[in-house]
Amino acid sequence: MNTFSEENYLKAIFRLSQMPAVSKISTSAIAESLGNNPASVVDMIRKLTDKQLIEYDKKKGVKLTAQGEKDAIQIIRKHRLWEVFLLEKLEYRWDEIHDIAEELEHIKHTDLADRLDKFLGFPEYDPHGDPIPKANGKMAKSFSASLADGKTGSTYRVAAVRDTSSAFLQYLHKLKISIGTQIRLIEQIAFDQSLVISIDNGEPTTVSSKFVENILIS
Amino acid sequence: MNTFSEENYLKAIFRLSQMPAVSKISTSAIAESLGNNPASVVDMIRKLTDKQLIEYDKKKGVKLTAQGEKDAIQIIRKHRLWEVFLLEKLEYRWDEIHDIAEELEHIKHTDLADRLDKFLGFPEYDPHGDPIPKANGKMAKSFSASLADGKTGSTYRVAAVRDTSSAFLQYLHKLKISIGTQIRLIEQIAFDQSLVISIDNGEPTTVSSKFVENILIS
DNA sequence: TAATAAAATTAGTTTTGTCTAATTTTATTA
DNA sequence: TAATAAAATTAGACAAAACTAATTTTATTA
Ligand SMILES: [Mn+2]
Ligand SMILES: [Mn+2]
Ligand SMILES: [Mn+2]
Ligand SMILES: [Mn+2]
Repeated sequence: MNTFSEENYLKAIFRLSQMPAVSKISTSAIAESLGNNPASVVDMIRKLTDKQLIEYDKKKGVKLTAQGEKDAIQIIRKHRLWEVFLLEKLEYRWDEIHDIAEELEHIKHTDLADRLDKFLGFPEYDPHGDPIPKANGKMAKSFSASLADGKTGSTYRVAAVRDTSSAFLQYLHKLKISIGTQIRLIEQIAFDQSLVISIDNGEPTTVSSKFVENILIS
Repeated sequence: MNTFSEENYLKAIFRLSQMPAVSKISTSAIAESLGNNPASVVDMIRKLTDKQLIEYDKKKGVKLTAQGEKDAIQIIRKHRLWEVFLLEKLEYRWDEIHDIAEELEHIKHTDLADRLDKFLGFPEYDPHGDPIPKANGKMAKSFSASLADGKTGSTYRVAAVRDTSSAFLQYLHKLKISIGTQIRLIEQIAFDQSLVISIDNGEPTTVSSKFVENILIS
């Protein structure tokens, strides 16, 4: 059985392994991802290597073993299922659920994920648009196309969000954007790449390029 | 904010303070209750005293402060609400829920208990018959009359269980006894105080005195 | 290539919560 | 009361997970 901390490292490593831009999972990348000191990461790399959950090669960086990936996916499964529970059953807001799920994901008991899954009606996606791994570890591909790469004049459907910080989610809430919202790209401002968009055919609104980068479309 | 460990100590101390047989909450009583070494308890007594959650007097033993009791009750509230959730919503068995709730009770977030309470329809008692504290900390009195003190020939309603171990609960399950079951005391065997009982007017069954001591009646 | 910068690692420290073994204090009993 | 037993405490150790500061290794760039 893995500790909370080991689980958080596995999850962070898995997340990095899913990012196409990251070719090598380095000590410093893990440290940054978790907000920890690189020296602490070195210790944990040793520990997880001993437990055969990762492999570490100075050249190639960190890689999850089959077992490590399996463990990571089960934590992600629980995280996303709990998020659905918190939003749909306990009526928490979009921007509140992630942090609570961060704690709930570590609760260990045979069947817990499966029972929760059944209770929630086997949801496919979590409230941020991320796919929920199935009991067997199979997981649909995450949405990766960003609204930032959309064409001016076209309309897109919000499928997921890249950033799950409450600052971003609260901003989305304020703009009345959620999963399923239609966004039309009206114009890009040459000066700073900010964009004029229309939300569900509403009045034009200007948002930053950083903002649209964090919106994923289907 | 208190750590998991501090919370478990507060809960143990609260539980001891509710036991009429316990006149003084001693280091060793806490140690036994938690399965820890007395030396560890001494350390934690110091820590909780510094945090003003308990008061310790060599003569009178340990006492929760107002704040300590408040904190303890909130953990018990969460524990019992989660137990209801696990049984009613996730369909866990009676004997499985306690251990999972032991972990869930430590999840901290404003509102979590209140939202769960609302979602569950404001239950009064947990699946073991223990009263669930209200948001304001008010709590109905626990059932304390034991079936062991019943009169031969009389019939009693099972209101709660004193022991919540899975061994005991599985045995109850096997005997088809749960909260609300009617039990008639037929005869006490002089030799070893074992009792012949009838469960919901069924065939006579013999159980030990230890067994009936752990059944609470209303 | 040599100088510099960045990344990784080592060494040592801290906090939390536990332990064992030894000792001291308190209570019980002959 | 004196001897003994039980309870509480102290002292010191350990594991987990983090840290800082110093050093070494690797990569980049003049
Ligand atoms: Mn999340
Ligand atoms: Mn987490
Ligand atoms: Mn319980
Ligand atoms: Mn607990």
